Amino acid sequence: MFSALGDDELRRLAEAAVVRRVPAAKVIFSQGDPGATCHTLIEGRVKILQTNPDGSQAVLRFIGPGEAYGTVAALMGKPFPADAVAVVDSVEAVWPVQAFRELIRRSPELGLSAGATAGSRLLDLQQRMRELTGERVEQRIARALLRLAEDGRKSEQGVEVDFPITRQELAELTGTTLFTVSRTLSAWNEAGLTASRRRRIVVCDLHRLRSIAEGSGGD
Amino acid sequence: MFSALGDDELRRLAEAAVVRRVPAAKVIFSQGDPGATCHTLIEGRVKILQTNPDGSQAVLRFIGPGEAYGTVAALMGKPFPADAVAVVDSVEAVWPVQAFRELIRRSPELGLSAGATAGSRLLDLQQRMRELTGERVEQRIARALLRLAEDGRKSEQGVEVDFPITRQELAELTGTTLFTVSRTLSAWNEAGLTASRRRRIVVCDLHRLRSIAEGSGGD
DNA sequence: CGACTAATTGATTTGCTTCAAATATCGTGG
DNA sequence: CCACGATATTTGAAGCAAATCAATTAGTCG
Repeated sequence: MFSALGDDELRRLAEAAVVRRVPAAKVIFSQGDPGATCHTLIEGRVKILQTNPDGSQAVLRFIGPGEAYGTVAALMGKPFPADAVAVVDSVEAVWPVQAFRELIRRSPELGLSAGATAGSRLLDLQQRMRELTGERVEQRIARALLRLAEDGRKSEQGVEVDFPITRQELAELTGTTLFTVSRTLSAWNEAGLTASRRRRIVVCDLHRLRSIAEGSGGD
Repeated sequence: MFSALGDDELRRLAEAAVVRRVPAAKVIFSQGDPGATCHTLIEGRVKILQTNPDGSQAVLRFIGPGEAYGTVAALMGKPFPADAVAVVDSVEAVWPVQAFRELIRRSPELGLSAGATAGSRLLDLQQRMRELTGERVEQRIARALLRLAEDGRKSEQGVEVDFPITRQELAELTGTTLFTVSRTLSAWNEAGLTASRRRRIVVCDLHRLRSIAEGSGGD
């Protein structure tokens, strides 16, 4: 998001930021809070989730280093539409909205790139939307895993999701239940597609997983 | 989206636009087309839909007069992520992306408000996303109807969705099947909640429909 | 009036959730 | 270092909401 900026702007950005450590499981902001801050993750992992009236939760996305969050709501003067929770010990940069607005006023570049990230997230969400409604649970889990594996770390067995994630979270991400995810992963482990242990998932056969994500994995 | 602009900018916008009539069922742009144009609906109704690999379709949203579409993808230089199809005979304004970009360069206001609409659509989508995963089909249909009724037209019996919509389309909008929608509407007609005939839906009891949308309609 | 598109309604199946209960893994303090 | 509580995961069985399949009825339009 900041890649289009010049040295000068970057310096100003850095000066206005507050960097702080966030321990695992710490709530960074909550659904309904006034969106008064813009955040960018420096290190670790953060999950963005919504809580339904009935108490069930939906994970919207996981944030990795370099990604911004809370920015759209803040800039629009709206309350945060979701919770942000640190998954592991993390480090983030925080700006008060006013400071961020000020920076945008001085260098419209930043405003454009903020708009651009919002745009690409929008396209992304539309994509996932279609997946959620149209596809079978197994496909959705496969897709989610593939997406998570994208910025995972390679190991001998395959690509490992590089932060701890529970079946529960994977379920909330794909709109299903803990049980179904567990069953599915068990089956995939059996078939050598994945190797998952407690809070850890390794994708061993990207190719076959992809074919499950696309259509039926039967062929 | 254009409300923040001055007279001068509006004139320039108007000059750069091409206005054209679009007959019902006409495809305005298709999924995968290079996003070379920005569109705003002047009159009528347009639906935005995605087609799955397996051929099934998902309606993302309906566009009413005054709303822009195709703009995000176009500005970002990406291919259109969805089809746009006229539901009824319509009139739209079209700009080549370059013209639109040019206009933005001259008056950053436009860029900001484009960003803002993208932002609010993003927040909106997140909302719908949660609904789609967490809620029962009946609730989703209720919500969809309420949203459609929002810019509907009042009749003696209640609020009528002011464009023809099929059970099939409603199903594609809510991620369910034609059959389930038909059954649900039949039940609601029976109960006096709605009055629907072929391609026409009147919401008679907004209040009760809302209570179905929220939680169980049983209380 | 046909021909076509839309909508209804019933019967059946199934993928997924729900509920229940056992087992595994981790951290922690005695 | 081991035992214990807390957290995660697995697995089974039963139930159900919604999809699927099949066949009929109702509107619309040329």
